Amino acid sequence: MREELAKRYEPASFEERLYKKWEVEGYFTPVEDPERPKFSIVIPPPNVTGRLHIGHALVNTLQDIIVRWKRMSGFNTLWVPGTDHAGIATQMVVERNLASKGINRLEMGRDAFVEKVWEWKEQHSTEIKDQLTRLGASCDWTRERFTLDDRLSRAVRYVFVKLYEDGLIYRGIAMINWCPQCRTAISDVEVEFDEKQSKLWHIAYPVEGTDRRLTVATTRPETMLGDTAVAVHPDDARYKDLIGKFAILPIVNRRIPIIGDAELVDPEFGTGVVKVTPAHDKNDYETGKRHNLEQIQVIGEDGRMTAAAGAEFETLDRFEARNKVVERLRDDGFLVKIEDYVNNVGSHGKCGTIIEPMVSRQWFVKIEPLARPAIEAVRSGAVQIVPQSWEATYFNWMENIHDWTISRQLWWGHRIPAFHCPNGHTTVTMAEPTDCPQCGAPVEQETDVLDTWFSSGLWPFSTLGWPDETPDYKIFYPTDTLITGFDILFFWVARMIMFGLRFTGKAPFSQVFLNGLVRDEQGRKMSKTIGNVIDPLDVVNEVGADALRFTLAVSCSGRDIPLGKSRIQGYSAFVNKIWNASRFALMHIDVELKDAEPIERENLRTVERWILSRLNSTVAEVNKQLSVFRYDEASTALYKFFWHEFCDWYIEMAKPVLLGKHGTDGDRSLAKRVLLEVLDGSLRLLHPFMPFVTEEIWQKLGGVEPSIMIAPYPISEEVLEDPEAERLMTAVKAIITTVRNVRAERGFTPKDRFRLFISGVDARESAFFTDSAYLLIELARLTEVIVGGEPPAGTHKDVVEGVHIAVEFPEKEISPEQIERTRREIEKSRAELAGLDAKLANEQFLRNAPPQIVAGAQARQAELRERLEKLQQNQ
RNA sequence: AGUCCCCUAGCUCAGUUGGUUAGAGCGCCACCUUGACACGGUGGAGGUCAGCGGUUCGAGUCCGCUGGGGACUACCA
Repeated sequence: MREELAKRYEPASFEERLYKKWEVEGYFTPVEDPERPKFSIVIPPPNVTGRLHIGHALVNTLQDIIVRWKRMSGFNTLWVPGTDHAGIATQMVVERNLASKGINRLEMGRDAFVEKVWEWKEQHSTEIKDQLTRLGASCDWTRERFTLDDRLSRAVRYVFVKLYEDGLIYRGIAMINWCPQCRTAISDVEVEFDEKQSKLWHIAYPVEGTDRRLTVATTRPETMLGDTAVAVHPDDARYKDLIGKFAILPIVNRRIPIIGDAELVDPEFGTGVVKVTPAHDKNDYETGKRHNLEQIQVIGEDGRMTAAAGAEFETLDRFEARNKVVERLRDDGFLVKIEDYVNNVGSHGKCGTIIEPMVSRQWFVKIEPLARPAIEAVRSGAVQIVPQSWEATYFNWMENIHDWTISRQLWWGHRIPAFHCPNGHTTVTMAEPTDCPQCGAPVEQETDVLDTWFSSGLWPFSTLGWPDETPDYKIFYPTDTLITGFDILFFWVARMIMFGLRFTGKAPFSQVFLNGLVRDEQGRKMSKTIGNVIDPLDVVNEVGADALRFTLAVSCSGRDIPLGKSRIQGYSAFVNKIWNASRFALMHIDVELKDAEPIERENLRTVERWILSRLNSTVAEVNKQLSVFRYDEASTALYKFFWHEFCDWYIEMAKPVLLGKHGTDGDRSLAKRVLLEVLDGSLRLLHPFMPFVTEEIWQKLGGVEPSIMIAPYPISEEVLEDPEAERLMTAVKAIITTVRNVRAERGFTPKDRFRLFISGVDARESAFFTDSAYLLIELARLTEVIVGGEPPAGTHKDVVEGVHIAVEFPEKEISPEQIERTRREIEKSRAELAGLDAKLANEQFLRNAPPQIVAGAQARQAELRERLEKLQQNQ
């Protein structure tokens, strides 16, 4: 007897132990074997801001499934882990953390603050590693990276210098999105627009030298303090004559020109008059440039009104100023009316503060020359996006892309490698300059840092050592697959494609799988306020990593993923089932895998050929579905096979032989051999989904390899396909189900046993059913099976999978429900048969439908006729 | 406003080039403590595939329209 499995499945008792062993043995690290094809993938680096949430559990489970599958399939596999410094986000949490201790960042100074952030980073990247470990992620920790590592920072600097030299990075003054809370510029993609219930204030601007007033409508009255023009449409008959005249700005009494501008003004909208604030609105800024208007900045970087707004408003918060301006306008008689209005307000995605459009000097990437090849790469198929529907979104964004604001007024991040001298010269080089090469004056480095996505955009190659031609870079770049959430398609995926093509000449990966958002069972987003957040670690502690992983996989069809406690519970029952079925198998298996003789197929009985054929189909299905990222299909196929074919049928059918109730000793040892074969194959197939439980069980099988994670992944073999066995076993299963069904319907209990008659079979089938009678007797709980001949009168007759059966029930009154059920059954069959008759009478159908469809219909028609006849006899 | 996605059993979802009787999990009902498992077994109830129209011998599947829900992008003062 071999070592048995613990009676109860307790994941906590082995998961951490196994992971440690894998790591110590170096299974996560690629091997040095030039013969093997490589497979490489980089982790979407989690932010070092805090703990991982369920979305991280999903994306890393999906990666690990592919990685383990590829590794077992013979690829030299590398999964690079790491974390992202996440500029704004991390600076924000650390700042908040310090503030709670009464410490202010500005008082600390830049160097001291950055040091604090590094401390935070050390602590959190360790925690993140621990969490990924608990999930079973098989990443190569010897290659762990961080976006602010020296090596990665060198890649960042290299790219910056190169783009600057190529004229694709420039510094300039433009209207950008400003976050008054974080006090930094942010890029377009970082602004989130939300519909907000707002007001439309109508304000009268008197026209100089007349008693006419122009009424403008605005959602932001406070900006009127910075108005430098009023615009109308040049062809608008109502106002045409006023173009060139001046209006008097209420409150401030500034004389501002009335201009005609066809681009800015839609005469149909509102009053057809627009106030122009070039310093605080994107369109007004453009208008200002066209008409050479003054920019008056009335809102400062802190979101408070500047001196230019006037003494009455200076230092007021912009929203307080709004109320006060409206009040003044009302008092002074300029407020015409207030309307309710719904408009989209942009806010900073990270902190939620409403964005202030502001004119500012920043660094930009000229993006169009980078975007063009990136569009082409997806269009040509060099980069394949899965699900494909995201391609449209990608193209739409890339084709309308604006220059990328890359400078951030922060302390945490890659400091921009530009050096300024007092004479206004700027130096950008790889080498660290001390004096200005143009005038010799001492230089100082730019204080701004780069957008976090600038460095994560280099991740697939900077983590492999680029710009150096390192062995890792040469072997593993470009990577194969990228798996990430669709929410960072623009932030990250698009930028990696652009940078990768520009700097390595290759797309950084050939396939992108975009996973959906994890939602709760009702399809709602997980949020702390609703209280439906699931912490992945809680789940792992409760039911084990395998149940969580399998649940995530089986729910992942490419769209959003509904996840709830009951779902997780359902699949943890599956893990438990695997455990128990394996326990049963191990009680009987008496050969070690490494000593097992190859199976001699000619000696196998139909039931064994059947389960091997089913396993083989499952192997084919799982491999096929994984190759197209259908995690749900792959895991469902495994679930159905293991539970509903292997456990429900095969194990039950093997029992009589295994327990010595039927067959010879030879039969028994063959059955044991097949049991071992199917368990081994199932565990290997399941391993990428459930690494821990499969390893724990597999260790008891005595395999050649020291670990299942480096054992070969099953591949389907044509020789194992056995349609004949499948057909016969389908009939056996259907007969058993039918007998169980009528027994229950007739009100008998499972203890009541009957005789079964089988007829309407050919000689081969007759032999098979005679041979397999014990299966029917055991599983359908019969006394005897009589094959051939006519069944006696009074038996319950049916036709199942073409086999005529009759069950001999003792005299018992048939209940009215049973009579009704039979009637409905007959009714259903009649309706179906009528449909088929009509179809087969239709010449068009016979002519146009493929032959196998017609043949199928005819077969079904014949079967239904026979069946109807039998069912009617039962009445 | 534009683009895309979704509407199938009480709930959450599969259903891949149109083709026999539309599936699963959970939930529900009845029975069963059978020597791996009650996180189990057996059986069952439950669907006019959002609606309308079209193409076709044949539509859950393809096309159009309507209704409902969602995502993304852009933005109108």
